[in-house]
Amino acid sequence: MSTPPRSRLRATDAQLPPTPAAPAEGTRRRILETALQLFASRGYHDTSIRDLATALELRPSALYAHFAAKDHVLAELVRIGHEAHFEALETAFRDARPTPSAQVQALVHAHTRVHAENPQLAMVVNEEFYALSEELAAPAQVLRDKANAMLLDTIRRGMAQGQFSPLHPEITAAAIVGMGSRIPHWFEPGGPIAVETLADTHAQLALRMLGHTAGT
Amino acid sequence: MSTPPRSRLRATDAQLPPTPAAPAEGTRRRILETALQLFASRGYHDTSIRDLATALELRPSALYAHFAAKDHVLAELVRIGHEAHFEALETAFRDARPTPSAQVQALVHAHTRVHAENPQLAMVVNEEFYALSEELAAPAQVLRDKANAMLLDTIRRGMAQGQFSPLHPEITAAAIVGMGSRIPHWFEPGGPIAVETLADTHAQLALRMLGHTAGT
DNA sequence: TCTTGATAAACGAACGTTCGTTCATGTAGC
DNA sequence: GCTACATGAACGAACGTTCGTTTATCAAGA
Repeated sequence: MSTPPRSRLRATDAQLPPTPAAPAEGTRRRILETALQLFASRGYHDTSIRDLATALELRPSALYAHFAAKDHVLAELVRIGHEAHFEALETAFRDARPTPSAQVQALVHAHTRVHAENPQLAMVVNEEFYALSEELAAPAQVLRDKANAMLLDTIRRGMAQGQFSPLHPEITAAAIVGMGSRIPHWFEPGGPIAVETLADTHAQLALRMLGHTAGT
Repeated sequence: MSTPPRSRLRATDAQLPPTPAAPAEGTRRRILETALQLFASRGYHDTSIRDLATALELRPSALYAHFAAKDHVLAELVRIGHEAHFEALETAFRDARPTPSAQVQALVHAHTRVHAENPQLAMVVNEEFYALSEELAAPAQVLRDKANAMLLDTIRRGMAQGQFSPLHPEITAAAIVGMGSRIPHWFEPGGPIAVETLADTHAQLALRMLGHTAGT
């Protein structure tokens, strides 16, 4: 930390989706929430164990009763973030009408919503993922690959059925993912744009990018 | 550095556009190029002065004959990156036919090309910008704001002329910028997709997102 | 009711290492 | 002999982590 630089993300109350591995109460949960806030605003490598302990009003040593090492805290946040993201995509996909355009719309809507509702977690997951060892990153990498495949498969299906005419499926898929990933860098929940507006707009933008024509 | 984690970006030869402040030869230039490579792959905060010196086959103290402090190296890279980016946008805009759609196409093409041709610099500029103090970041921030304004103004002009029907100008502008910013995370120059293909595709995608209809 | 023992959590101090940076000194080329 | 650059040694501070001890909580036995 040293001379505190600018913050990457406005420090609102850190939101962490509930998860079996991190019960809604208790010190472990508090550590994760506070770490999320610090990692999102200053970055993982610029946040020390002492910074984290100070924010928690604990001594550094106390943290080691709950996590084996600093990178395990990050790994847990990254894991939680990927699971919440993947589950949201899966649910949206399952509940959508079984047409490629409805499915793409549902996927992009969910992808956008997750990023807009949990900007801190999205920031940490996207920007600090690389800081984990291959071993600690593995569970998240699996979900990442499956999510990308879900979108690309749906696009390919839409092409086969003549509903989509993308200029280039892979580039378009990357562009769609990219516009979502950037949300935490500019969007503020509670600001002038509603989350629902953003999600709807992104879903429509995705269809436009895919050259979706007529019908459902 | 300690236990080296995974790399954020494949370590190709770091490309740095030539610039008045950093002549094509000399130790200062070598420092910037090597720092660019390390910052892009491991991140600024996880790269130590000793890492940088080792890669340069110099002693840490030697660096201080060329830069006042570690963050000045980053600031210089960020400055160079923003100037190259802004100059590319300005040139593209100036040379485009004076219609909003041609101008948006030119802006997005240039934006994409800069990110695809210099992925390391784009990565550092986008991901480590926040690590700079407000003072050191200021020159870059000015260019950042001007570039965003250039795109949004053009979009608004296109709307006024009835050429664009975006769902939401600000969201669409952010989405267009976002798909460019994410390029260094997945695109590999020299890979299966040519830079020119990517730039053309992104330019067309932007027009689709804006609901561009007919004509030029 | 009082005592006891077990358990979990936090503390306080210290560890060895690495951090960014300084500075007196050396050296090569003009 | 001046300038530009590199060196080696050292600085205090901060780093992640360990460990022995203390404190808080609570159930079981007398």
